[in-house]
Amino acid sequence: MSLKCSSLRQPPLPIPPLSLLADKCKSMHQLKQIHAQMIISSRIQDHFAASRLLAFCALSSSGDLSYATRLFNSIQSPNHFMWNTLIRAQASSLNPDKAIFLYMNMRRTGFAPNQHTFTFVLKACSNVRSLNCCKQIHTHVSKSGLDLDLHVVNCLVRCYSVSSDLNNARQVFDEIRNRTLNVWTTMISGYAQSFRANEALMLFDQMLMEGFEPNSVTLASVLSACAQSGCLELGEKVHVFVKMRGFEMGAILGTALVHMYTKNGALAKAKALFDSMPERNIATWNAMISGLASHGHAEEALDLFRKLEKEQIVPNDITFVGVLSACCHAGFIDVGRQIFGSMKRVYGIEPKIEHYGCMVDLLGRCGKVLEAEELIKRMVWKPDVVMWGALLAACKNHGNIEVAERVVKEIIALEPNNHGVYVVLSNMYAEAESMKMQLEILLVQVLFAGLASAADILQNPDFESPPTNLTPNRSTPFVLLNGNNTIPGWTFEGTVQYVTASQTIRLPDNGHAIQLAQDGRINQTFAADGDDLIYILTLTLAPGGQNCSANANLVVSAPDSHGVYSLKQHYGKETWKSYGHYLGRWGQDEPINLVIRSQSTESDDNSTCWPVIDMLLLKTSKTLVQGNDNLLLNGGFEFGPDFLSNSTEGVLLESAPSPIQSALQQWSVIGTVKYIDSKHFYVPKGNAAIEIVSVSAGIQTATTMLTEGSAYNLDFTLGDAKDACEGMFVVRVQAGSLVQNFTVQSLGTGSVIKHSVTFKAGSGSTPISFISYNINQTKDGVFCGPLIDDVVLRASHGFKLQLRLEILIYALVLVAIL
DNA sequence: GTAGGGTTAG
Repeated sequence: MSLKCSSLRQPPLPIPPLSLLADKCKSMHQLKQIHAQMIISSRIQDHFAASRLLAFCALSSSGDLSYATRLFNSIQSPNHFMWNTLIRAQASSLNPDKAIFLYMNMRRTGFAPNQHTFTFVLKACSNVRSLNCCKQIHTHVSKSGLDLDLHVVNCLVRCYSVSSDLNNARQVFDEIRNRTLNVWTTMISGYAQSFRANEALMLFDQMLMEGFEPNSVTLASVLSACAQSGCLELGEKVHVFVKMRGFEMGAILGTALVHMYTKNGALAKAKALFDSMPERNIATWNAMISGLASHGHAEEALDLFRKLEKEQIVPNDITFVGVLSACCHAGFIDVGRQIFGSMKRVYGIEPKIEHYGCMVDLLGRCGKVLEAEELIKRMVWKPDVVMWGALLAACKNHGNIEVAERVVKEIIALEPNNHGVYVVLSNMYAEAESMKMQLEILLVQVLFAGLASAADILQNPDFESPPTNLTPNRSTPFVLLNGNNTIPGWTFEGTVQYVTASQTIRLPDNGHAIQLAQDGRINQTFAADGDDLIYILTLTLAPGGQNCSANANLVVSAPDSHGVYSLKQHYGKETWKSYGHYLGRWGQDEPINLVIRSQSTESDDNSTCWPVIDMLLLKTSKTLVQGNDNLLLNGGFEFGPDFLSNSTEGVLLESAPSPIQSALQQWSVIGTVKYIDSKHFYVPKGNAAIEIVSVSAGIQTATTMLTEGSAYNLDFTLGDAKDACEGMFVVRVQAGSLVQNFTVQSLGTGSVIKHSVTFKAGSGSTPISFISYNINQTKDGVFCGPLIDDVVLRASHGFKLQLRLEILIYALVLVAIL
């Protein structure tokens, strides 16, 4: 082996500067020879020389930390520099906690930590994400009087941020008098990494206002915040600034830009940038692959993954989350199985719970319910509710009750108060026409297990369990009930008939129903179950005959609500309709009496079409709380009445003056709108959306959360629900004092456009509304209109921030011209 | 003689 430190071979010529040779060494082999010479020549006693040795072993990429530790231990009284070097090295090692022990040893030995010690030990605290450690070191810093050192306080801000204590981080940051760009960057990235994009961008705005110019490190975090909060325009301005300033498009900055573009749906721009980047790392590939996958471009995502394999770039676990979710979106079951299998075998990556989650979802969607269940059982991790939920949804869609029962037990074991799963299961039983018996079995099992009871679910909600002492007969669709009959689950009064679907009486699922004629009334009492839940009812109305001139009303009442419904025609293809009704909000065990009765609107009862009622669904929801990403509650319309599982009709929502007592939680309803599900309509986001189906109708909400004078963005999606609705619609959007009309060109094929308006909040409450002024009819004569979904309200960082960046860009242009 | 800030998924 060649030895560059060849002068070692010529002792005892004048002793060369061994300490300098240590700095020039390339390997541990060379270093050990110098170490030996130092011992022989007693130079090891020289602290400076020993420090150089230590620095190489501890910090060099070709060093050896355990050798460094042994070397350190052999030194009789190490100085500050030596302690710091070893703490620094351990802080960035795989065991950063060792740095903290060293720091404690150092103090015990009587050494007062200096400013360097604090930066290194705080780095260790950051790497172990220990808030406790951070707080303790903070007190040491304060006592030592080093709390004015910018490096030290920067480390403190970073340490608090990564330990999820943004309040303390901000407090330390606020107390810094002469902030540097690095400190600003630390705080901005702290917010961005904690998914607090709004605060990150507000701070960035303040930074620009105070005259700091960002560098590429700052901008990487700003772009991350732009990606999270949908600020495409601001992100684009950052890109222009990066180009103007001539910042190098390194892997990190480039990845942040690619991610910002994909998150905002600008896939073409993301791909163009990705292709032009001189330098990429695995994160860049991940951002592009996941971006394509999440926007439904599964083929392109997989193509890119194959390109990555071809270029022999090593994927990581995040890459596989993206690739498997692409397979999941597109239903590529074989490719998914093959890639999942290759993770361990080819790349040595142990699949994590996220990867199993993708696979369970993929298998479930493709109907491989048993295989999905097997996969969950094979996992070393404890499956979470989300994963079981995905499997339950698959069971529901593919009608596998056997697996569904096992899944429900698992979910209830994890979340004893999760009642939604019983609803899913009972609906499945109903579909399998074996509900009563199975439900009894389930109830017994649940009671046996001492778990929550399923009593809050309505009994016999679709009247498929026939009244006692009565045999339904299709040739006699109406049978008058008398004192000898009881309807399972219900009590009745007045003129009530049991109805069987026939050629003249159409009913959901072609089953049975109840007609409430003169003074007819049914009621059922159930016990509210769960702490403070909101109850929303879906009820189905059918016409009571063909030869009648006047419709009667149906009155629904519960302790907190009262609603009057009459059958509306031309709002769907079927003669029967489902309506959403807000029932109330109750605490645990409250007895709720649900009463449904008929109400004549005409004096001539003989010509009245008494309403027929069928299929009642009860949905519960917790009180909505505001998330980080939307100042509006229920902006995605996910909290509304339940849908009939086989119905292509949607659920009609009638005027609801109060956003609280509304079946569409948090939204007042004006006129008639249709609540539509993703199973039967095109829904751009989530499982539900709104279609406005009457004239001058729509939805309205209001928020008191806004700061007067501040700018806000309202993003929303308008389009058509793929229900053969053709025409041009005008939707008037109001946000505070801003009113703007949007034209929706509908081909009825499921196309939508995302829109965004910016407005300044006034004092008091800010109204937000969507009103359609015209509707149309499909070829089948069904009223139809524009679709609305995904309404998001956020603080706007567009205006001021973009302006400030623009000023910086103009300044650069000027400098270039001059 | 020693130091600080960054990107990707969920």
